[in-house]
Parts: sequence; C-alpha cells; structure tokens
Amino acid sequence: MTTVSNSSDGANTRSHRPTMRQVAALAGVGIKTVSRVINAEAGVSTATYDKVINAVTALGYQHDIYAGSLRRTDRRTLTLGLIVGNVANPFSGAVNRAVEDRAARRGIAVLAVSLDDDARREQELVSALLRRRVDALILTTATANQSYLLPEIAHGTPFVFVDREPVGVEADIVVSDNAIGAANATRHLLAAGHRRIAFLGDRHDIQTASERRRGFFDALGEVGVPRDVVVAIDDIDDELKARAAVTALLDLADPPTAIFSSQNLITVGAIRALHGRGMQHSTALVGFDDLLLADMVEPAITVIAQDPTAIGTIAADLALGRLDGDRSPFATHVVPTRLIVRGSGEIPPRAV
Amino acid sequence: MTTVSNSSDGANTRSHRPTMRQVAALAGVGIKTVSRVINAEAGVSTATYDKVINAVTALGYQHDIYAGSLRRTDRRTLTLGLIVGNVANPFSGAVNRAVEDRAARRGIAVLAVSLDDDARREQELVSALLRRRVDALILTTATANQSYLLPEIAHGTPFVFVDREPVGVEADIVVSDNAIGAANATRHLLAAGHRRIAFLGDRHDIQTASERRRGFFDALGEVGVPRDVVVAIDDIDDELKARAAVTALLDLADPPTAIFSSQNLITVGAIRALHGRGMQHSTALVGFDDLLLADMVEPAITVIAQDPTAIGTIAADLALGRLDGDRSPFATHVVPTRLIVRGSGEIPPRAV
DNA sequence: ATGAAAGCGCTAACAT
DNA sequence: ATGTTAGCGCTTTCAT
Repeated sequence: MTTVSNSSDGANTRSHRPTMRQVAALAGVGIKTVSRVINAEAGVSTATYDKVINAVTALGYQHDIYAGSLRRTDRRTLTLGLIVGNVANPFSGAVNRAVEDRAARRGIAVLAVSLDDDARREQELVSALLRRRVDALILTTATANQSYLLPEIAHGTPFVFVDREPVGVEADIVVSDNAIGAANATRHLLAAGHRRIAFLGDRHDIQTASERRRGFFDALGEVGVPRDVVVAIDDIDDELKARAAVTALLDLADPPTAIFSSQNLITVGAIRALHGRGMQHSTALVGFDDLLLADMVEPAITVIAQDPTAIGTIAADLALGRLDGDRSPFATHVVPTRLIVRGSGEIPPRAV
Repeated sequence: MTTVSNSSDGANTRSHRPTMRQVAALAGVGIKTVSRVINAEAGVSTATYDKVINAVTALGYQHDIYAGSLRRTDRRTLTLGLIVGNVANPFSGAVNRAVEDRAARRGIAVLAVSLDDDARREQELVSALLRRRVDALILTTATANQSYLLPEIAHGTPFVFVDREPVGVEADIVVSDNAIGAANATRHLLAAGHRRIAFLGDRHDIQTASERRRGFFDALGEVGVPRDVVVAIDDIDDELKARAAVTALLDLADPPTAIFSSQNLITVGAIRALHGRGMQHSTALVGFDDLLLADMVEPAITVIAQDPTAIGTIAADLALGRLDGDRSPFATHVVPTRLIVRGSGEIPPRAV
C-alpha cells in the first residue's frame, strides 16, 4: 500500500447536523408541521408543504430515525439484525443480500454481523444488535441452547432462526434439508456402485454438520454397508485440514473409491488433494454446497446445492410478517437442496 | 419449500423492554448510578455496583445505544455505514468482513448496503445511512460526481471512498491500482508474443472499468500495437453477455489469440465460452480479480488479484482514525494488485 | 390546518 | 459516592 497523492485538510468542522426545530424556524412553521411533512402525514396545505421542503433542502436536513423511534408508539427503528456465519463467505453473502432486498422495499436497513461458529460470540452479537434496537433478529447460532433468548422474545422482538434450528426456544425457523441432501448425495454414490466411501465432516458440534453426517449414515444403512467399510473424518474446519485429510486417505493401501464432503471449503480442499495426487478421475466426489466454477473443473464437481437466496428471502418475509402482526403458529421451513450432476459424482469404483 | 412442523403461538406479548429507570428502581439507586455502571464510569462502590448488575440481569436490561447517543456530547452511535457493490459478491463480502473486524474491536457495528452500480440508488443509500446517524461512511459510488456530499462532510461525518475515486470531493480514498494491474496483465500477454488481444470491459461509465481499459491500451501503446489489431468490447455487465461476446469472438475467421477480461464475472463467462468452443488450450486468458477454484480449472486461470481485505482494513482504519480526531491531510491509498501466474495466461499465440 | 407542551431513554452538568 | 434536573431530536397528545 502506498500513499500516492494528498490534498486539503482532513479536519472535521464539527458544525452540527440540522434539526427539525431549525427546519421549522427557517420555514416559519411549528416543529409538528415539519414532522407531518417528513412523515408524509395528511393535513398540511400545499403552500406550507413547499415552505418546509425548501427549508429541508436548504439546510440539508436528514431526519433522525432513531430519535424519532424513541417517542413513536411502535418504537420501530427500521433496522433488522442479521447474524450469519461470515459475511465474506458466499452462502452468508447470498442470505444477506436476500434479506437486504426484502427489507429495502420497506425502507428497512440490515445490520449484519459474522458469527464464525463461535459460541462465545453468539450472545455478544445478539446483545450488540438488541442494544441497537433492531426491529427483528434473523440469526444463525453456535451455542447448544438458545433459551437465554426467551426474555428477549417476551419483550416482543421477533426472532427467526436460519441455517440451524434453535434448542429451548419456539420460533420461526428456516433451514436446508441437510440430512436429506446428504443422504441423496450418498445414495448417488452408492448407486454408482461405491461402498468404500469417505465422509468429510465439519466440526461435530455444528448442527448442520451432524445432520449431514446423519444423512450419510442413514443412506448407508439403507443398503446395509458395514460401518467399517466407510471412513468418517470429522472436525475439519478449514480447507487446509481437508486437503491434508484427503491426501492421507488417498495414500492408504486401500483408498476410498468415493468421497462425500459435507461443506464448501472442505470440498475445495478435497478437489485440491485429488488433483495433487492425480486421482480426480479415479475417485468419485460429491460436495455439499455449490461452488462458482465447479462446472469448469476437470472433472466438473457434482454437488448438493443449497438455496441461500430462498433461505434469506423466506426468513426476511417471516420476520417482516411478524412485525406486521402475523400471529400464526411458529413453523419450520425446510428449503430443499438439489443434486447437480456434473461428472465427479458419477465416476465408477475402481476395478478391484 | 415446505412447512414441516409447527408448534406454539407466534404472538408478540408486547411487554416493553426494561429501561434504565426501571433498573434504578429495582436496585434502589438513582438512574445516574445505573448509567455509571453501564458505561463503566468511575465512582461507584462495589456494593452499589453489584446491586445494579443484579437488577440488570434480573430484568434482562439492554442498554439503548441510540437513545444514549442523543444526549452524549460526541453523538456517537457506534455504527458505521458501508456501501459496497453487492454484499453477495466475493469482493464486497471480503471488504465488508475486513471493515467489520476492525470496527468490532471497538464495539462498532456495520450497516452494509448494496449499490448494484446504480447511480440513482447511491444518494438514497447515503441518506438511509445518514438518517441512521452512522458515525462515518465508507462507500463505493456510481454517480459521476459526489459534490452533493459536501454539506454532509461539513456536518462532520467522515467519508472514506473505496474502490472508486470521488469527483468534486476531497476525502480519504482507498483503491486498487486498476490501470497498473490491467497494464501488467496486458504486458504479460504481449511478452508471450500476443498481438491480437481482446479486451472485455464492464460498463464504460464505471470508473474502475475505464481505468482498466486505459491500462490495457497504455500497455499496447508501449509496444506500438496498432489499434485495429485488438478488439475491445465494453458494457459487458453480466456473465451471460461475456460468454456470448467471447463465443462470437472465437467464431471469427481470425479469432484473438489472447483475452484480457477486466472483471470477475466476465472472466467466468470467458472461461465458459472457451471451454464451450474447446479453445481453452489455444487461447490465452488473463482475468482481473481472483476466483475461487481458478487454480483447479484446466488450464488454471492466470489473474490480476485484488486485495479486498486490505482495502476494507485500510478504509476502516481511516474512518476510525478520523473519528479519533486525525486531522492529517486526505490521502489516496492505492492497494497494489498482484499477477498470479497459473497457466492460462502463458499460452503462446497460435502459429499463423 | 397548525402548534405548544410533555415525554421517549438516555447523558451532561451540577448538585449534595 | 450518589442523585437531581434539564435536554438531546423527535412523536404524541391535545389545543386552537
């Protein structure tokens, strides 16, 4: 990083932002009249309206939403809280964008924060958002139990859980069909004739990870594959560990003929390991979660795709619906995953 | 999407959130004492402190940051505004995350919104953030001139521009070395012997796009390549258009021997087109912006990588520094791009 | 159609 | 060490 050019002075001329009172004074009207204009309330003559608008633009007045919400009966801040895994990852980004789109149509902004699957961070983030008086909270969790939220729910803040189901709390929930998707991936490999299949799992304390693990073993059980034929490796929480784990598997005397990787970055690590050993054409691979360019890799990667846009859209609509007074029973919305056949998942077992 | 299970009642028991006054009453102290405890001010005995903390936890009190900021001398809301291209795209996501990380260390949250390179949207988004009284604003722009922000800057809100340089405003700026990076990409292709090179550009009214275009032609000028040997296609603003444009190029009687694609999704479209025509091994390609799995494609994709994390980190530190009273002159920080050689950019020209 | 006064939850200034 | 009062910018309530 280099400083290339500079100019002027960075000083803050701390002149204050104009207030409604100043607008009223300039327009020669009462403050309540300005409030009426700003909030598009009825009962202002055209002449008065124009005077107010002129004063607003002359002063560069920007209404203070939070100050207004203080006295407002509904106490709305027009702000939604969102806790996702990590705003930098594609899944979270798509959820974030979907929530933003639904909220923006109503003038609602989104405060999004990253959880990093850190249980200690969860409560801090919830508190950070609540202290900013978000109208509703859409959240992914990392703790084992969310009953600490019961008082907050009682205080009237709608909570919508995404990606993971809460424990100890009744609420609206939006999740992928993790176990079903994982089972479908596994059945796909079994149908191609594979038996010696490796499972690559994320941290076992993460709910989605254990669901996918369950789906994997459910599918194996259906065809009665003995438990010791498969290899399950858990607690892989980054790409490098995934790559190392898969490389070790491929170096076994009797390497697996197929791999089911249960998460995005794990799939990337697996691809790198397979290419590193030149075994990408002789080992089947199905990944959970789609990847950009997955169709351009050789062989192209067969995946179980989630639908983060649908998850975010549904979650936002649930939250906004609750704010609109929807009192229907809480429900769990399961967004289906989809098998995308591209090649890597259709590689047959090596001849024995 | 299916509704699978339901339970209980979604009703909002609109019991209100406890206030400082209620905490004070329960603890048997004055409201200012509670304020001292909450804000970790000195001058509270241990016994009193404990009483307050007990009342806080008993009531589930959450401090209202915005109500507090109203009377606070510095008027800080502990909230930063961020306008990025699109929270769902990897570049913006990385910037967002970097800003979040720097801000979170000081208890500051980030309100991020998506611009979509829509000039009309820009002012609305700025206003939406200002009406929420963000302490500072980090923004990517789409309009031709940002002098409409001068009054806001005069009101004391620090503005930091990222990715694009403002026009009509003196401010802190953080950008990639777009022209230099594009020139480096082009020189790399020229060095391999290419002359018939195609340039694939984003919307010409986007500043970064025109900078990259300039860098491309600068490099061509250095070796005196006649203008009519190259093909420049602009205003490609999505992957499908990129794919169609490249396919058309490849179908020419005399197709280009090399392609410089000046943006992420355009590169993806170019890769798809090359593979679609089976010409990925006979046509060189360098893309601006790195892609996940770019190293796994055949051939692996040579790119000019940006550093969005550095951009976000620097921008956040600049904004926070201004809030801390930094009055040094405004500066433009140029974050260098980096050529990553992977194979696609080193393909030689086809024999004539 | 318009405005004055009170008060939302909090902090600043000034008590004690 | 602790409390009281005023007031931040706004909406509500109630006048006119």
